[in-house]
Amino acid sequence: MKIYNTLSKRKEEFIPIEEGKVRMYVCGPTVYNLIHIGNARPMIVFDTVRRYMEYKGFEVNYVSNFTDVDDKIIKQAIAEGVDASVISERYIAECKADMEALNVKPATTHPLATQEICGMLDMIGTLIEKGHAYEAADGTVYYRTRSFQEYGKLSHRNVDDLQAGNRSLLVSGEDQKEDPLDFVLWKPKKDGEPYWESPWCNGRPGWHIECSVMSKRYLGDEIDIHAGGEDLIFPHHENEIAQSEAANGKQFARYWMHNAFLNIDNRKMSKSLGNFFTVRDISEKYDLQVLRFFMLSAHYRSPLNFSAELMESAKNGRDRILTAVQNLHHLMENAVTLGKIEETVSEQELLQDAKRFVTQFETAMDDDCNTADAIAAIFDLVKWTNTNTDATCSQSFLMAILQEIKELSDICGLLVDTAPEILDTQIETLIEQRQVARREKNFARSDEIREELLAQGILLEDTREGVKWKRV
RNA sequence: GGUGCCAUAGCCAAGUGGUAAGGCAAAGGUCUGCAACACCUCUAUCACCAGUUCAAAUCUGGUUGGCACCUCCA
Repeated sequence: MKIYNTLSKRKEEFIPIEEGKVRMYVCGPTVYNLIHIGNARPMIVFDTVRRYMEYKGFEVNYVSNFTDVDDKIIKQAIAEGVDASVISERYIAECKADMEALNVKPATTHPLATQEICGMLDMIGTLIEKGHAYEAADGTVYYRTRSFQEYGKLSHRNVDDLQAGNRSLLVSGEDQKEDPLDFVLWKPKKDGEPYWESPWCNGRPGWHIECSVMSKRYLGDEIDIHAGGEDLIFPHHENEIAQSEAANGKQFARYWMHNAFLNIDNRKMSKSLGNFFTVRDISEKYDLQVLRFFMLSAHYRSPLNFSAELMESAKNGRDRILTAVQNLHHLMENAVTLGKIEETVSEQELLQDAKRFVTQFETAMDDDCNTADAIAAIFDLVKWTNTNTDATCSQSFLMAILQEIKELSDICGLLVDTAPEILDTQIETLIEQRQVARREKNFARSDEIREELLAQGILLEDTREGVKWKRV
């Protein structure tokens, strides 16, 4: 499997530190509001990376944090007149609900920044001891950026360029810093803010130190994959590297994966433009599986545009897979009725042929998780299925195909075999009545019933194998 | 100002040296009482210019047009 590594700017063969195991850390959201669809992109794509690795037989230790202490959380808490923890706990719960609806697997561990303060104090202490950090007069602790020789290796910048482009910082009044590039590890509390005691001052951690510490605690000094949105490359991930490698004396992460941004109507999502959507907003109109399908229809490193039109397109595309799966179920029931259970020799040959879609899928995923191509493989399989199955097929054959579609979809976290709903008897009766009307060629009555059911959200389809229905 | 990315059919989107996957939409057809589903058919020489090569969407240089980061925004 090849992975594009931001560190080397090229695709590299993935070789885990420990054979058969993957240590993966994905930067999670700051929980001050409902997550937006931009937050959902890394969750979905890296969950898919994880699922594929598990499919390949790796044991994945997947860690994704919640940043539950932050200026924005405090601001929200003050606005509502509640404790910061009330805000963070509320939105962690909401975020988990959204993740579940997106079929994002819970991480092996979801650490909270506020539960890891001890580790942060330890690491900051180590950095000071080693001369990589210093305490200012008011108790703020800064990282001495220029003390880390390789600073800039992830974002491919050199410190002098950074300084040239950062003139504004020089005049921003942070005159406690030895150097404008230095960043905060620990800062003093302000009135009304949550704080922890430390050797330097009562205060709270800077953002970057959290991830270094949580990664170290749950995955160790060296990890395989560190992932997040591309905006985190600089400064967040650059700073994590500086902290972790200076403190631990080892390479921090071997592979750095970054997803591109999600735009809305070709513009960056922002509240001021009024094009800001939460995952919850989308869930009111669509099954969030549609959002997941949509996100995976492009490569994770390409910017992806979001619009109502594209969601409709995604919905229709996904429905094509669902329809094929439903057809298989119908055909299987049919096969059982007819007593066609065991597959025939020619069916075995067909199944052999269908294996190529698995290969096609894996080839795509092996190439830096190319989900767009992988989904194309699923569509090819769907088309093959629609062409090669009919009422004469055996149950065993149909079942094997169904399993293949389900397995590939499941790697993408796409649920295509939703449990059949039980219709209430009243609706079933109407369907029966319509069939009677049709046999009597009373099409007026038959269409009337169909309209009536459609009004209730039940769409009928008359197929060769009988009447099918689905919710719209 | 610094750094980097992108430009493929109506829309979305793979492909990164050997003569353009897939999906949505549209059109025609088969099936069907009709509709829907499904199937068949049909749709691009890859922003522009120049160059390298037997061969380029794919490499090099340039032009134009988008975008991102450099401000604790995924």
